[in-house]
Amino acid sequence: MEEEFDPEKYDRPSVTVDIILFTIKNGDLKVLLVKRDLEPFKDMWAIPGGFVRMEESLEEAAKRELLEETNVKDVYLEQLYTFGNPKRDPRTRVITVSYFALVNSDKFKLKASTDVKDVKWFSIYELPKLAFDHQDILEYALKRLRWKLEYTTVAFSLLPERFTLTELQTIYEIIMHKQLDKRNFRKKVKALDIVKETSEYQSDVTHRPAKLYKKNTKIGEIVEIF
Amino acid sequence: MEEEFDPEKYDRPSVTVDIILFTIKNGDLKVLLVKRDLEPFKDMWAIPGGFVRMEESLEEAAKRELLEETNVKDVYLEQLYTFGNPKRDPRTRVITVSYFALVNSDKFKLKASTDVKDVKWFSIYELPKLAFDHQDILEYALKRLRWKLEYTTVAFSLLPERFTLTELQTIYEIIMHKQLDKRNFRKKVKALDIVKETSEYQSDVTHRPAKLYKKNTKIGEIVEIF
DNA sequence: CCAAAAGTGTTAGTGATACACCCATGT
DNA sequence: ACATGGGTGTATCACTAACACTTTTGG
Repeated sequence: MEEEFDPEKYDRPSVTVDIILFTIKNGDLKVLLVKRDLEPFKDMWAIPGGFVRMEESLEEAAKRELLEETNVKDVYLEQLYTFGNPKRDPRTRVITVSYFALVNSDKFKLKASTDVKDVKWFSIYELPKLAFDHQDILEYALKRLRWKLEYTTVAFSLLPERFTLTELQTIYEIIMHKQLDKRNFRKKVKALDIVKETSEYQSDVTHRPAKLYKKNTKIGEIVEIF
Repeated sequence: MEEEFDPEKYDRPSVTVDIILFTIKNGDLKVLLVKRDLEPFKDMWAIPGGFVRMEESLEEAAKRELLEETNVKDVYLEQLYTFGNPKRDPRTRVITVSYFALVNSDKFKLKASTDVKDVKWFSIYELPKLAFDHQDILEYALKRLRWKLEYTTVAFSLLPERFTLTELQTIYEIIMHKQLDKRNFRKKVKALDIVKETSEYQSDVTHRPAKLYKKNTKIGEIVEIF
């Protein structure tokens, strides 16, 4: 049930969306952070996000904020969790709906907006101290990312359209933070039928060029592997 | 990042919590619904819930509403999803954080509060038309319930402290909506070491009494089985 | 002794893991 | 010819699925 009385007569919390955006860059798992230009936590690094407007859905708000603050668009986006501890923002009650997103970082150029001083990719192993409860939110997002990688095909969102099987395997190794066996990895990828080979090969490499693959489009956008 | 400006200067949506409470009763999977006593959707059945107060966390709000509206407490509770389509409530913008809960229905007596006309368990196969987007929320909850059952030990929340292995298996069969093999089920339960046998037996049965088991407390509250 | 549910093992198939060598290309 | 990563198969083990009869109790 929605409620018992007229919604107008209650105090209302503020609602924000936060977006934890991951990418793979320089052989490392990175998360996008912005440097706050306003109080509270001015000059600290934080997860990008902002207020939900009255006329937009939560997902629209997440996409808009990401574009405004960081110039990033066309990402894989999914809702993560809603954090609503009354004390999480020192000023007033703020409930934040967090989203988790993945991009291939080659596809765009970062750009700080007027609201933030700076935008930067941080290795998840070298994070600065974060504003609000953003440390918790990030840890939660990382768990979800690892889970998703194992049981769905989200990994493709981190790669260009055509990729080698070694590139795909490297994504898994970086995120899972462990080595995988090449033969077993390929066997599984083929058994699941999630990639299709193309007739093209890698170029500009100083060794035997690898065959390029693309995502098998017969399986929908994001397939639950199990 | 939380935001760029003073939160006070934005219009704020209302925030509610909704609780989808499942139980097993008469060999069927049931969900708790309340009959609305107020507009909008007066006299329709809906998922119990209500406004989040400024000083309480989301989870506290969920527990409070459940107790107030239905007299139910001590449930397994977990956050499900946040629904925020701008049009989901015809009056004003309402964002709802949904929770998913499980109880053993023998443990309490239902009681309608002043805000609702009636409270009732409905079989998930015989649902009335629901208020708002509550049909969608319920479908989502059901998916999550099935998933949780397969990969965690939430099923114990639906049983009394001591139970037979057949009772446990029946929970799985009702929720998964398929028959399971008795020998394989028992083999798996034992291999996972999630139950401990007691020295007691069923009584008041007209056939060979089954041994009673209890949850193995060495595993924490809710264990991820995989 | 009959009805009802409890309890118990084996086999076959499927998927996961461990492991090492030859191949194609550029320099 | 050498260095670099690309590409491939087999054996073992663990887990899943299919399947039927005997036991214990109350009536």
